[in-house]
Amino acid sequence: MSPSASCSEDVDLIGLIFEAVGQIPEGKVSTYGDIAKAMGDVRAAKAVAQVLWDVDCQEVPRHRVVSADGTLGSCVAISVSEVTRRLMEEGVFIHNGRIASLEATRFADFHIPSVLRQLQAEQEALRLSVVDSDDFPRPACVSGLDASYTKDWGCVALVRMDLESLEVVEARSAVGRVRFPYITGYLAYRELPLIRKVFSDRDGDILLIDGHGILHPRGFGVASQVGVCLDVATIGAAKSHLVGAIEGDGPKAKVMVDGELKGIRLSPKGGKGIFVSVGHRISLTTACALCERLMIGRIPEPLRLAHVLATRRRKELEIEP
DNA sequence: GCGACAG
DNA sequence: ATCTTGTCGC
Repeated sequence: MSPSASCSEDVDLIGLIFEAVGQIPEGKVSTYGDIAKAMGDVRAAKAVAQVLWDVDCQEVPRHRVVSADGTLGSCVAISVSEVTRRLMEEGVFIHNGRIASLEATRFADFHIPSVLRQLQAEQEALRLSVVDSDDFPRPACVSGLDASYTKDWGCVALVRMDLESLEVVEARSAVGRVRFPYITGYLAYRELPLIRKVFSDRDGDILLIDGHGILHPRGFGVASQVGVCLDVATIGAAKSHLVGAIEGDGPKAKVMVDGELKGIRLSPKGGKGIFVSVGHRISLTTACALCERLMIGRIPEPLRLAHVLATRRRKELEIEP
């Protein structure tokens, strides 16, 4: 039995984004990328924009954040004309819906922690704990996990299926606020809090995760992070390609990273297939065998059912929050 | 035109 | 992931 490691599970990136926006002085503007860089990864720029304009927020001057080409943002709560009016009022000039001279009015001296850089380092360290060999008694059940979201709310569903009969033996879900937006490479920090809420420890259980395992830029995708942090066997099963070179186009194409086999693209009936990789405490061979056994359609059945359940529960919640 | 690309 | 109608195909 491997010891369970701990990782940062309650990072409030949404709060940090609002905190950064609050630091932009009147008469100045910043770009989504400026805030993303201050948080430690410019690749979070799109997430910054999404949070600012999609999440109901407090009294932050979000009209002072624009895209890299000077284009203004807006949402149902604040129209483009209202954003324009506020900026003009603060002495920022707008021409044709853009900031007239972005460089002259730009602010980027944020004083916030470089959280994403820290999380990257955490992933690099935790990846060393991944066990890529079978480490469980003969599995009886596999539980599929999937999430569904609206704004800063989410629902994660778990569907447990008997490997022998392929019957659903359990289905649960958990809902809650989500304070970490979707950013490629950091999916676990978004999903882990709700996954922990829905998960219950059971012997012989294997978790099937909707996302990559070690087939990830830092070798530590959501499936591996869930496995290491909950100390449970996990399989990564992603619907699309993230990293690695796909060799050939057969039903079991190898996916190589730095000349090493890190995943398999499983496509029994052709098509896009799914990308299977080791999450934790399992071998790639066993992970593939289990996925093949559970694939009725393109998506392994526990994952498909978890997706249906999570979406249904989330929509119920939307009507009555 | 070039880079990025999980959910 | 989510927003969404009808439509093409097995």
